[in-house]
Amino acid sequence: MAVTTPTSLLGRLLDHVGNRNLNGKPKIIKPDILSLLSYGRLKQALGVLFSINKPVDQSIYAHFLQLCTDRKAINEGRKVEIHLLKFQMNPSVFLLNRIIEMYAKCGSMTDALQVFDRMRKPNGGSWNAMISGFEYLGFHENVLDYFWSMYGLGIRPNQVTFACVLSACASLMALGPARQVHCLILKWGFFSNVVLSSSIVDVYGKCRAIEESKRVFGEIKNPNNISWNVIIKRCCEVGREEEALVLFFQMHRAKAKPMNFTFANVLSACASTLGIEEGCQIHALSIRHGLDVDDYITSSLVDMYSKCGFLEEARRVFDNAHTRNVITWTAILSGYSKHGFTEEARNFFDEMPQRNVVSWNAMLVGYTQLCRWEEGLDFFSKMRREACEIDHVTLGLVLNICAGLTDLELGKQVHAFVNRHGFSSYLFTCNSLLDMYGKCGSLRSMDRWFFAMAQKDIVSWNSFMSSYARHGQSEETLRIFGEMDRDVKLNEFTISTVLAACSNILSLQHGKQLHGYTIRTFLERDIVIRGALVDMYSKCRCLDYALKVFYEVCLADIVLWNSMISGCAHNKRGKEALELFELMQESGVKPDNVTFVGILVACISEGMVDIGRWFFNSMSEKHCVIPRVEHYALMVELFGRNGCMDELKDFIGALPFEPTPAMWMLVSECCRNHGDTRLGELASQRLHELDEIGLKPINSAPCETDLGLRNSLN
DNA sequence: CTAGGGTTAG
Repeated sequence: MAVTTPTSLLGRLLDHVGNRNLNGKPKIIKPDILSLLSYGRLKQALGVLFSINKPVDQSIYAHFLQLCTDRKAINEGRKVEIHLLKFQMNPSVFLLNRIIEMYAKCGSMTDALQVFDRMRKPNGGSWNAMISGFEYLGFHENVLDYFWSMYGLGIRPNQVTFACVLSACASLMALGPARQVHCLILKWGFFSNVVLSSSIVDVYGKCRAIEESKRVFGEIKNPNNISWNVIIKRCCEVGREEEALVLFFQMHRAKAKPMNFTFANVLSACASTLGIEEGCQIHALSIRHGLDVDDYITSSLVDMYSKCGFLEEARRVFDNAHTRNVITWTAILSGYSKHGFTEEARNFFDEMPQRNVVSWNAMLVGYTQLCRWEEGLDFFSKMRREACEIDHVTLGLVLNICAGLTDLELGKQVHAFVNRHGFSSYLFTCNSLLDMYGKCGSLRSMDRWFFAMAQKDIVSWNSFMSSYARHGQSEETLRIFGEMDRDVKLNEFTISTVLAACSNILSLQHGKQLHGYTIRTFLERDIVIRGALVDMYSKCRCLDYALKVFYEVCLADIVLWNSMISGCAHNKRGKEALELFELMQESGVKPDNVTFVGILVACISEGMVDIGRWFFNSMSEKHCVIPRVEHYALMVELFGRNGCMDELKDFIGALPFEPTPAMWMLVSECCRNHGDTRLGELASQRLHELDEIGLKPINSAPCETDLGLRNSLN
């Protein structure tokens, strides 16, 4: 067995030297190799190894393999294997396992497999080496395959095996196998290992089986920090923020030390549930743990205060922060932006030392939320000019702008951009496109796109359906509703849209069924659903039902008050409408222009001319609400229907705009009923004139289609 | 291995 490599020649030389110096005792070489290895001189040690033409001690091979594994030095590892196999017919299973491990960590499961397959008697360690190798390299399916083969052969897994298998189940989100593995862990008494039991909690949580996850967590006798963190994180992930917070405070009472990312998780939970009280407590706790200086916790704190609308607090944390990075900056900017302080947000944006696409998007939200479409578009152009990347969120926001402007052309350009740049794989963006087509009134394009979409979720269906509802196609809305039921899980958006359609076609029967559904599914608490129910019952002439639904609400918002007031008004119960108006003001809700539509309708239905006039005057004088065309039209109706022809004439004469055709029609009708021929003739004359020019009351200004974005979208 | 931006409704 001649050794011919140069390394080996050197080795032989060294061997010779060693022999001569140490009286022919080659074993003495061993400490030399070991010290080379301990200094990490792998190549030199290999040289020495190959100079020895006989097997060396097992521990030397083990050290070699360990170093090769750490260094991911597959070629050197291979040489060690060659040396071992050259001199040993039956290397120990222990060393073969180390070789498998070495190949796996070096990324070659093919080599590992070859070793494994040639082993005569692989033991549990060999299986573990294969399984952990597969898991390390992300071959999760193989982990499960090997695990079940191992199990089939009656080889008992240990905690290492289980740790790998659970990790594989988590990656694959394989709930079934996770349950089986859970059983085996219980059966073989590994559940007391807190690492494994925490992993089980983690796997169930990852598979979104949060109930099972919580149950297993409850079974852990002494949960450690990891266990607590895992369950809290998983609760947050599936939207069980309240439970996450309860667990966090339990954790605190259990004297377990929260880790920094636990704080980050629960602060996010407070942010999304607007739990400012809990947020403050957690802030205090973070200070007590000396963690409030942590970067992640700082930005979570800023975000929590921002989202809850406590902008001064957010600002204080931000100003006192040890380090401010792009994330803290974006968090504070987003707080101002989302709460309508667009100018302040813009100041932050302009001052930021660095910006990324998230910062830009956060700023863009400021414009879209306040329907400042044009400014939003300008900002988007700026974003394109200043070479910032744009992503699927940006495109979603831009599509919102297109919808807000009902600019179909621009929307189509964005669609083309989405296709060209591969954003059509983002469901989020696809949903925004769908909504844009719907809101721009292009139901055919929307239809086509809906059926072309590769995947659809509840938002797609809701958006699709609500566009039909918005265009008065109530039967179609109900048909779609029947169809989506099979595909996705309905939510509050779905029900409120369908209820609105029921109101339109006065389908009390469907409406009542939906009301029952909302009670069974606890959706009844949703304020928009309440509003839809109030509308539905009011329109279906079941005002007492409407009032019942209304009075069960603890805190009505402006829209709900408006619904109820106009519900009363349209059901000839004007006095109750006015009573509600008083209650509304007592509750601190300020009336808006819609409220006064209801109030004036109420006055018309009760024939209360003086009160109506008083309310109309109070709009701008007392409530800072500028009367719109519809309010003037209602005043015309109020005077006209009650035969106040002189007042009507004065009112028409003092209108700040040309009376609309509808107003003239009304005037004409009232004059016939109340015998005012002169005003009636004027009305007829005006109507005649309007008829000649085609009766077009509103001449829409030509739309600016190309807003300079054609180029910026290329 | 944790933090910042978003779609659908009355």
